[in-house]
This record gives sequence, structure tokens and C-alpha cells, in this order.
Amino acid sequence: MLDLKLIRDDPARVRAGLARRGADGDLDELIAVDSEARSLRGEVEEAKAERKRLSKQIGQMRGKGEDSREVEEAAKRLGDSASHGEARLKGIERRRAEMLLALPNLAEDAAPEGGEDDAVVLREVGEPPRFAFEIRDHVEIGEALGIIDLERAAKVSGARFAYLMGGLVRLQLAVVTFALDRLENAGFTPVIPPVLVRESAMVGTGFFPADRASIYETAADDLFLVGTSEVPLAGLHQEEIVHADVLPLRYAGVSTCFRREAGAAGKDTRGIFRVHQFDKVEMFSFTTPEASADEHQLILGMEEDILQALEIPYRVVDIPIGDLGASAARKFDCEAWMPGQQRYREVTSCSNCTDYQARRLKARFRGSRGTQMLHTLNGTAVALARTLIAIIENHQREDGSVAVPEVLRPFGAPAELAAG
RNA sequence: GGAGAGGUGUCCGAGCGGUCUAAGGAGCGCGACUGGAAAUCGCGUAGGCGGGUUUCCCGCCUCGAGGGUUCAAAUCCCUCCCUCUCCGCCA
Repeated sequence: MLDLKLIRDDPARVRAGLARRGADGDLDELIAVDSEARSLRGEVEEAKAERKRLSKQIGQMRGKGEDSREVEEAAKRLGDSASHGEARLKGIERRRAEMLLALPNLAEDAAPEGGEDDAVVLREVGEPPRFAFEIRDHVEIGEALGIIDLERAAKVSGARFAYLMGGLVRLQLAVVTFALDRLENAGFTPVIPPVLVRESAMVGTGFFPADRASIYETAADDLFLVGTSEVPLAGLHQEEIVHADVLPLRYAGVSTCFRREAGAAGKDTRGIFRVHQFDKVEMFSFTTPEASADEHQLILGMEEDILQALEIPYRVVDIPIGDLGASAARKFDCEAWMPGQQRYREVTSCSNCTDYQARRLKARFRGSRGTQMLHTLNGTAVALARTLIAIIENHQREDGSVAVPEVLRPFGAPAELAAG
């Protein structure tokens, strides 16, 4: 969430920032509620301070055996009026917190204006392959090779689920260990986190209230299935104050991700491009405010490094303000060339959330300037379903088999995906 | 799932209705001693919120979370969460 102090001290700047995202609607009401809360708080605190003084006096009088009944009555009256005001204050402050929680992060100045269609292509890397035969997409190839089974998955679990089988399983596991290997070399600690989390973790990472509809919820236990390991990784240091000298803290989460894809009905229905369940290796960093912009570039660099090693043509896009998640101040996506769709599609994404998540999570550090909020950043190292599509489609051969990138061989990948 | 014990500041830990304005220790910071260092000694050191005469001062809140009792709660009561021990079950 945003810093309430910043909203008070520089409302014009916050208003302008929110207006860029089209989210400045409730700011005036928030400011009004805040000022009401503060003046009421002043009154309540004054009453409590006086009551406290009287209580102390009662203790002393009793110690001396004096009659303290009159003071007790005065203290009680003050206490009653304080708790009355406090009850009212609680309602006002809850309202304030709700409104504050609903505001998205302010975008970096450099983030492009506009919505989904205004993404700025920063660079294209690698050439889309040319095939001397008719291109097949991953569904045709996968079904023919018996490594992707969508029909049976639909019987068992419904639409947007898949069985991955045979050589594709080995390939996926190799991609995971390959990515982990690179990340570990760059200082990321591998983590297998819990994928069922509490509501507080969803609120802390900014997925609630904004994206609640896209999250699976367990009926009996008030737990939520994470759509990304960003959630449990961000929560790793919630309510902690770490020492500045341990920063940056870098983690590489390996987990299954669950997404309801509500609102995506009819979109990307073919194959395993948009599924309810997939595995992902996610980078997550905690840094100082000064270091977060560089860390963002480092994370983006890791993503590109991996795509290049996997010989997947891609482009990098700078995501416009209107398409940022609530927590993000800046976001870059890597889009891989998908021969089956004849266009670039998102395979990884990295966001700098500045102090927005950290403030919700109370994740702080102690440095030379006292205690400050951390900055948090996240980025996809590899999202399995989509990375598998990119590998299959870009490395397909005329006979229907698929060449496997050389870098994956030491990690247990098969030499090729082929029939038989 | 059953029985028991416990959650206190950056960390460890005492306190179990009224000088708690939370002891003591560790760590960290500053200083003294030293050629330098260690050891030792001295001083300082939680967070949040609000206010002010804004290198500082004052107030309120926070002892797992939320309620309650009381003039007064870390301390008593209720609910919930978490951790540990033993038993049961279990990949």
C-alpha cells in the first residue's frame, strides 16, 4: 500500500500518480477520512492520558491508606468517554485502511502511458525460425507424440488441465533444474514454499482485494491456492526487520501455480498456453530502495539469459501503466515467439513493487538511516507450460519430433522428443 | 485427533493486578583505556501512530491476535492463531 504520510504531505503528487493509472477516484474521501481520524485520535488520547495519571494517583493513595473514591469515579468517567470515542475511531480507521489497501502502487515515471495495447517493445532477440514444412502447434505435436493429453485431463479435471507424459516430463524437470542452477550461481536461494496460504498473505502481496476472483479457495479451511510462489516468498520476511548487510536477499521459488482464469473464458483455449495448473520457477528479491532499480534489471537479465540458452526467440516489452498489477511500479515482460500462433506471447514477467508489498507485509530493514521499508521484486525464471510450448514449437522438425536444446542435456533432458 | 507446556523488544530472557516509565544478558552504535587490537569500563539502542516551539520534546498504542473484567492488565477471564513435548494416525 501507499505511504499515508506521502498522501498527506504531497497529495497532488499522489493524485497525479493515481490518475495515470485511472485510480484516483477515492483519494479525496480518503484524505477527509484521515483527517477525521486524526482529530478524533487526539481527543481519545488526551482522555486516556488523563485517566492514566489518575489511576497512578489511586495506586499511590491506596498505598498511603487514603480514600480514593472520588478520583476513581473521575477516572471511570474519563475511561468511559475514551472507550466511546475509541469505538467510533475504530470504525473510521477501518474505513481508512480499506481505502488505502484498495489504492494501487504509483508507477515509475518512465513506465509507458496507456493500456494493454500500448506496450513498448524494447528489443527483439533471436530470429523466429523459418520452417520448410507446414508448422504444427504444440497440441498437434504433443498429442501425436503422446506427451500431452488434453482430452483425458478434461474428463478428470475439466477444461484447461493437461496430462504431461513421457519425455516431456523429463524435459520439464530438466528445465527446472537448469534454471535453478543458473539462479543459484547468481545468488538466489532455492525454495520450495507452501502453496496453500492464508488470506493475510494474499492481502500482504496485493493479490487481495484486487485479484480475489482469480484465486482458488479451499472451502473448509480458509486457505488459498497460490497463483505464483511470489506470495509465499514475499511472506518469508513479513513482520521482520532484517539487517541491511544481509541484503539483497534473493530466492528462487519452485512451485505449482493455480489460477482460476475467471474472466478469461474463451481466451487462449487451445492447448496448455493458459491452464489452471502449471509449475514455475520464480525469482524474488528483497533490496534497499537504492538498489531496487538495478535489481530489476538483474532479474530481467536472468530471464533473458535463460531464454537465450534455451534458443527461444523473444522480445522484451515495457508494460504500460494501465496493465500493471496493483503492486507493481514497473514491469517488463519477455514474450517468446510461438510459431503455432505466429506471434510473440508472454512467457516471463518481472515487476518492481518498490515498498508497496513491504509496507503491507511490514518487511523492513535496519540501515544507516534507521528502520525503513524494504523493496520487493519478482520475476519469472521459467513458467513451465509456456516455456515447454516455446521449446516444442520452435524446435520442431519435419518428421514431428522435437530437438531439445543442448544446455538441458546435463540436467537429464532427453536428446529429442520423438515417437516410440 | 488426544494430553500437557509455552508465545515478552534485533536476539535470549525475567516479570504473573498498581514506581513496568518492561529487570538482566547478548548483539549493535558511540566513547574511554591501547602503538593497534582483544578484554574491560561508561553511555546509548524496539516498533507503530498522533501532536509540537521539529539535530529535539510530548502523548497514545503494542508483551502472539482479538474481545472482556477493573479506577488500573504483560499479569485475571473468553475466543482464535502459532510453537514445542508425549501419545495416536500417516507418505
